[in-house]
Amino acid sequence: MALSLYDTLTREERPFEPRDAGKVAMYVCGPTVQGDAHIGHGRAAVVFDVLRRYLSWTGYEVTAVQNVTDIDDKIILRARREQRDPAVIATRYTRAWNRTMDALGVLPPDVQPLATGHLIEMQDLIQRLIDQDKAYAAGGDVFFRVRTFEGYGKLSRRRIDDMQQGEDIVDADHKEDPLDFAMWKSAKPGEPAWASPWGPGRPGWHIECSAMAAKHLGHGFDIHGGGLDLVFPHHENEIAQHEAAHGDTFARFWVHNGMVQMGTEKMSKSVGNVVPLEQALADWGVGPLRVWYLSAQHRTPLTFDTERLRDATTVHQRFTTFLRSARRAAGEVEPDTEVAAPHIAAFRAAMDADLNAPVAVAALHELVGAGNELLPAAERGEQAAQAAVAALADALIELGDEVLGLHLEEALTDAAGLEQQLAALVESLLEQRAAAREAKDFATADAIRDQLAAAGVTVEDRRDGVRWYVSTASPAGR
RNA sequence: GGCGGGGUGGCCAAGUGGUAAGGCAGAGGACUGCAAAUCCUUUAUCACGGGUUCGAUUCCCGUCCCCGCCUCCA
Repeated sequence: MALSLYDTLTREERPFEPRDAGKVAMYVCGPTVQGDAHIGHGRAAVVFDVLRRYLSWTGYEVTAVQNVTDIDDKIILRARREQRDPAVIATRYTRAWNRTMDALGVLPPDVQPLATGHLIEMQDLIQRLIDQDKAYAAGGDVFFRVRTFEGYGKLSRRRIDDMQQGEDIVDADHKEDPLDFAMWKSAKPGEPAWASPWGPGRPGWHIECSAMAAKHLGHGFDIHGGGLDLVFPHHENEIAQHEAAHGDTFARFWVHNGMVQMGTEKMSKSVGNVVPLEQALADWGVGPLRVWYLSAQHRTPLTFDTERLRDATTVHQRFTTFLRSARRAAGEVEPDTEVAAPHIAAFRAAMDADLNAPVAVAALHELVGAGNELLPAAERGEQAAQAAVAALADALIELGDEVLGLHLEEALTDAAGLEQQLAALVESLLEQRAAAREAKDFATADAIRDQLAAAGVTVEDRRDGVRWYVSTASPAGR
């Protein structure tokens, strides 16, 4: 069994084979650093993080590159509004992005190239296209001559003649053809500018990815990722620039994630329904949030709403609850890895099928269900059950945390930290409760339990005594 | 208008030419003083109409509806 991926370019799923045996080179379009990340960015980040983690887990050596667009019209606009230098804006939001991605549990890219750090590479690429008459300088701008690239439209499946609708193109003054797009933009007074053979200016958006991906990953790298909304024109233009200039394949697989929706609407600034990623992380916690992100296959739309995040929280808790119980019951017994093997196989089969995360999570549910069944026997000290439960818990951590990044271990560690801090207080309350129960004063006993529950402390009365723990769910998720 | 995705049980969501995973919620049961956690049981003619086929939810055609992209966007 091996991974198959749906490739937007060919519109089909096919076995993934890397350019270089054992290695995967992947490039994912990063942010334009002009504002805070929102939950849509988070979905793309998690989708490609999981792809990357899965590739690593199955044995590939992955090189992940994600660019930062640190010069662009919107950055300039924002800088002007704030009366700061664009570089200040770009640096601020680059740091914020990295911090948020870290909080989301996204592995940092191996290379995080900045557009402003690759002016030479971009200019070389532009010059190459000019030399071949596939681009032209006009009025200090440089445009790509779209009609010279016969493959134009192959990614988005658009016929070039259907595109002529869009007449409302802003700086079309110097264009030969309205479809042509800018690779270099001449600087207006007061704008940041870099020297170039065509006059001072700054790079267009698409050119950076063509130049930086090729520089850091080489030609014909394995996977290019990004949101479905980038297919046209961004990715289409990236392909055109590279392939027209070099005559070879730019990227081998194009993977795109679907959009996050709010209800039936797209999340967008104009509608005013953008949820900042930091907010979602604060409300729900990274684990439940990632469970939600993985609740739909990566190419389909995903709706953000309270009910679904609650569901995701419940799922996350089911996993952490099992882990907590399993470890307690298993003790130090050596895990029986054979018991976990079929669940791991099911998980792999799901992931191999174009990263079918919902089915992979279903495999985790099956694993947990099997484990829960064995729990009573394990708690009785039956060795076989203990060994099985131990193996299932290990597998859940390996698949859930290492591959899906669900932060199960971290959630338990965080809870354990709180448990330690609260222990004296909780124990004292539980003594009072025990006394009340002894006296059949259940009203008092239940009131204490309710108070603890309100503080996130769950109390369970077991045959072998009272057990308590701090919930791994956020207040919003309870 | 062009391109693309989708309509599966109360909700979410997989999937297959031979009558449909998993989760959430609900109901019932076991356990409990009551709970919690867990386990067991339980809920679907897969948008509609044709066609192909021994047989279609799955393939083809048409219809209706929803969504995205076509301008910056993960």
